[in-house]
Amino acid sequence: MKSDHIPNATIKRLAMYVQVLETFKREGAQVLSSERLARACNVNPSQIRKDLAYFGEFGVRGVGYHVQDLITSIKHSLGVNRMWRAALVGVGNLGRALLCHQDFKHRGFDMVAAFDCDPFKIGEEICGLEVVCTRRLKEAAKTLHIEIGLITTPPDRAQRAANFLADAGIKGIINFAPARITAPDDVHVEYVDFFHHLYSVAFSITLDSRQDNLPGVDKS
Amino acid sequence: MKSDHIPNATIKRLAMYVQVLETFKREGAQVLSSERLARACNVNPSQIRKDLAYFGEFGVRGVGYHVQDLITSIKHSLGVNRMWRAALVGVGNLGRALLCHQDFKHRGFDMVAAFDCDPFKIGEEICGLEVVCTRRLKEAAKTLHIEIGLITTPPDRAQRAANFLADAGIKGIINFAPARITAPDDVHVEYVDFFHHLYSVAFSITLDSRQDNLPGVDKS
DNA sequence: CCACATTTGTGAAAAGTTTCGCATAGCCAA
DNA sequence: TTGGCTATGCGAAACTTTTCACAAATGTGG
Repeated sequence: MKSDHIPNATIKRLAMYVQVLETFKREGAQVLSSERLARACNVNPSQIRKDLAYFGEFGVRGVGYHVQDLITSIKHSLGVNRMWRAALVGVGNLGRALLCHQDFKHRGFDMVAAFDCDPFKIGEEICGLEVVCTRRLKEAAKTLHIEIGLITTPPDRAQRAANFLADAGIKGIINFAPARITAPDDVHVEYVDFFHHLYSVAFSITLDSRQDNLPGVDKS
Repeated sequence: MKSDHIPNATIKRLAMYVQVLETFKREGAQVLSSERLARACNVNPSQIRKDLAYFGEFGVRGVGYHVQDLITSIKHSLGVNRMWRAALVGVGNLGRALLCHQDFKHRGFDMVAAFDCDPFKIGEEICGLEVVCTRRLKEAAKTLHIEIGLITTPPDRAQRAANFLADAGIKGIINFAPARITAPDDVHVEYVDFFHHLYSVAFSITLDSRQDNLPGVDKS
């Protein structure tokens, strides 16, 4: 198939497939049908086949998918079959936790710099990384070949951080701050906001309890 | 309108609207059109009006929306116009960072307990909260009225944590561990996984650079 | 008090995504 | 080699979500 436009939802699911496939691999599975993978991911089997079809034909008819090959193929399709060089802006609680998170390296993301403009933090070493003044981001981006920036500043500093990153020519931003940011069109911004998820869960629970109290369907 | 089924995407956007509206409020705005809000959120104005229409009529024709009223209305619709009692399972780097995150309280989520089964961590106090053995989760859930559980364990412990939470009658789970979990149907599970976002960004950048190298549209 | 400018709320159309159904291809055993 | 079984790949149908277009409502200025 190899279509040109790929739904965003497909990308999110492919990331999930990789995660689940790696669990299956750890458990010793060699080959897997779309049906088994679908059950583990809580999606429809055709969904999986369709998602994969955007990138090529990775399965064997009558057999299924070879687990290791499929992981490799998906990672290649997503462009995560190599190390990416990332930097973090905003060394607060969350920033520190992320800098020390060992998983980043294992999952293909090398944290190569940490920026903050607080003079008390500059020079501090966190998990082997020295905190550098944010004003020096642009030069550091060049020498360290930073490709992705993580924003973990307070919300009112997020836009400033984004500006520094965009100005340094960085084309990918993950914003952990609870604030919207704007960036040039060629910069890809993703938002990570737990509160959206907390709101979702709170809403689902609320909805359930509302329905329990009103057995009939209320009209209007 | 007040429909029965509400798209999940709508809920996520409503959470975003609240965030953006609170910024507008801080800047002193009293009244706002769907068009202005839409620009700030990077969505279509009709999208906003449609999203709101699921829950009622909150605007004034020819005028727009009263900022504070709209915040209140959306929060009420989502069920987040009150404090929710949450607990965290897994006191690692991320768990600690979240426990100390002051925003939780401000945004309506009261962190009332922290669980971990590591004997070296039990008894430790983190930001005013004592770490308790996970085995005591069920009793604590009852006495502390825990409504939502946050899982921040290593991936191989996530399912166990989920089981404890579900067994304690908790109906909402936010899973920060990079692992799929299963829970009874009446338990609402949300996944927070930065790597999915990192993958998304890496893919977008990869796609851009692939297209730069192949100026013509490749068929087949 | 009326005409006008404005912006919401909403049915209908368009676009996008998911699911279905089945032809196709690969494996295995006889 | 052939027949049966199985699971993929993919076009078409079903469904969902987004966008459009406009009637209805509101405030304003003359």
